[in-house]
Formats: sequence, structure tokens, C-alpha cells
Amino acid sequence: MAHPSPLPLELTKNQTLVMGALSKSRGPLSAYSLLDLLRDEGLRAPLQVYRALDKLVEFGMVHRLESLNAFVACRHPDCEGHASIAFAICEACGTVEEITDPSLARRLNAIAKEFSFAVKKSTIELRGLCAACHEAG
Amino acid sequence: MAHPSPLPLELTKNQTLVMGALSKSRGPLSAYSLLDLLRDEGLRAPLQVYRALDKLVEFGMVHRLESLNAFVACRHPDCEGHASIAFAICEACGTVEEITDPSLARRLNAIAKEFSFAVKKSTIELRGLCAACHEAG
DNA sequence: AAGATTATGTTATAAAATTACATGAATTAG
DNA sequence: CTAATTCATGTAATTTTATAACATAATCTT
Repeated sequence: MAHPSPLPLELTKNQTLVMGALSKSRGPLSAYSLLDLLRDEGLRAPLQVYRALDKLVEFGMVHRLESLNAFVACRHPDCEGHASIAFAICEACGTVEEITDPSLARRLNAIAKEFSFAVKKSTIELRGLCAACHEAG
Repeated sequence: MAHPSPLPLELTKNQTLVMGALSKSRGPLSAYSLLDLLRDEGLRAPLQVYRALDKLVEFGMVHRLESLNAFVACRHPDCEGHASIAFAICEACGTVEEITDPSLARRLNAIAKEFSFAVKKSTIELRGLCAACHEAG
């Protein structure tokens, strides 16, 4: 499994801006939403956001949600070492639950081994309704 | 878990074209690759492909790979009833292994239950190197 | 100080997906 | 049978997401 790069002592200016916006956000944000949010702070082009996001993902501080083309700040106190993370994405309210489950990770590793597949990155995303929205009906 | 729609007696013209192209393909294809492949057969606009793909996915005959923005024909003899499917995507040769693992599905269901999350669709994608490419180094 | 690496800024472009609108074919309700 | 509804199609325009190419500045290395 891929390991995150070691955390840098401090983030660069653009990385700080993007990380800040994601941390404040209630839910996931797309790169272009981030750009809109950060125009006043000086960001002007998509690449500035994408480059910051690339690094933050590399550091393990941000996760990319493939089924949403969007990004969330990692909510774990220690972002490192969570090789297999699953996300439960509520299609009603947009909240994202971050789930680390050792048993799930083990099963996935076992499957990979069975197929002699060398996993670099795993994506596990559940789309549906969170408890609250499911109740609300 | 979401169930596929019942299979229609026969596919429409565009659905047939798209399904044919995907079935012949060695690996996954993007919507625009499909469009290029099918221009000679009369397809002219992205929407024609996307609409066919939507239906084929709904029927469970085609799977969408979120991490690739691409589509693969289901390789299972009976496409129905495979609620939880994982894909192992080789980043070297592009092949996609389709994996159905009951134990993995059970674990995922257990997690969803634990969070009272009503799953509509699950995405499980492993990116890495297949046995052959891993060997080749 | 020279060379390498890393971050930045900017423009343009590519790739992926959808909106809006119009038409034709098939199904079915009256 | 025919009107009404549904479903598939066709086309143009646009939106959203992501990258390529090029230039400059800052930092680190030796």
C-alpha cells in the first residue's frame, strides 16, 4: 500500500489557503469551488488549486472523492497510516463520513494477494443516505 | 443495495453500438473514446454515448470506473445480482479485473449498518499493478 | 556562485459531462 | 383508431473538470 509522504514542516502559501478552505468546509469541495472561495485571497487559476491539492493529498491531509470529483480534509487527528479508508457519502445532505475499518482493509489486502495484485491506492466510496436523511425520508 | 433494472428484451440501436464496442475492447473506454470508435456507425454527439451508457449501467451490463472516468463491459455471465463489485485496475497495462467477494460485501454491509447508512451504490477500486506487470517490474 | 529543485503565475487547451431544445417512434388509454 | 404519454433520438451550446506549455522567482545544495 502507498504511504503518504512525510509531512512538511510547514505548508506553502497556496497549500495553506486550500487546506484552510477545506478544513472550514462542512462537506467536500471541488477544485473550482475552492478556486472561487479563494479568489479574494489571491488565487486566480485552476492550476494553483490543483497543485496545492496534489500535494495535500500526497501528504495525506486531504482525500479525493473519485465519485464526486471533489476533495475533503482528513478528519483524523493523525492523518498518516490510514492506508484503507472508506467514505460514506450522503447524496441528500452532502456530508461525508470517513471510515477506517481494519477488517475491511484486511479483506481487501487478502483479495489483492489472491490476485497477486500490487495495490498502490484503494478507493472505497459508498453513496446513499446518512442516518439522519434516511430518517427524514 | 441498489438492484439493476430488469434487462430489456433488446437493446436500442445506440445501446447496441456502445455495448458492442465495450465488449470488443480489451480494457475500459471513456465516453469520448467510444464516440470516436462509433463515429462511422453514425454516432455524432457525446450525449448519444452518455445516454446509452446510463442505460447499460442501469441494466448492470456495464460498470463505470470512477477513478478512471471510463466504462467496462461486465464480464460476468449473469450480470445481475452482483451488488458489490471491486475492480483491480492495472496502471501499467490497463487491464481491469472484476472481483466479487461475498466476504468483502458482507463487511461493507456491516459497516453501513453500523453507521445506519443506506447504501445505494458502492465503489471499490484498487489501483496498482497486476501480477504480470508487477513481475515485469 | 553555479546548479538543482521547488513553488509560483499565467494563458491556452483538452477532456468529461450536462442543459436545453427539437423531432420521431412506440405504447397505451380513452 | 386516435390522442396522449412515454421513450429513444439528434443537435448545438455550454459547463465543469483537468492538464499542457511556458515563464519567473525562491530555496536548497555543494
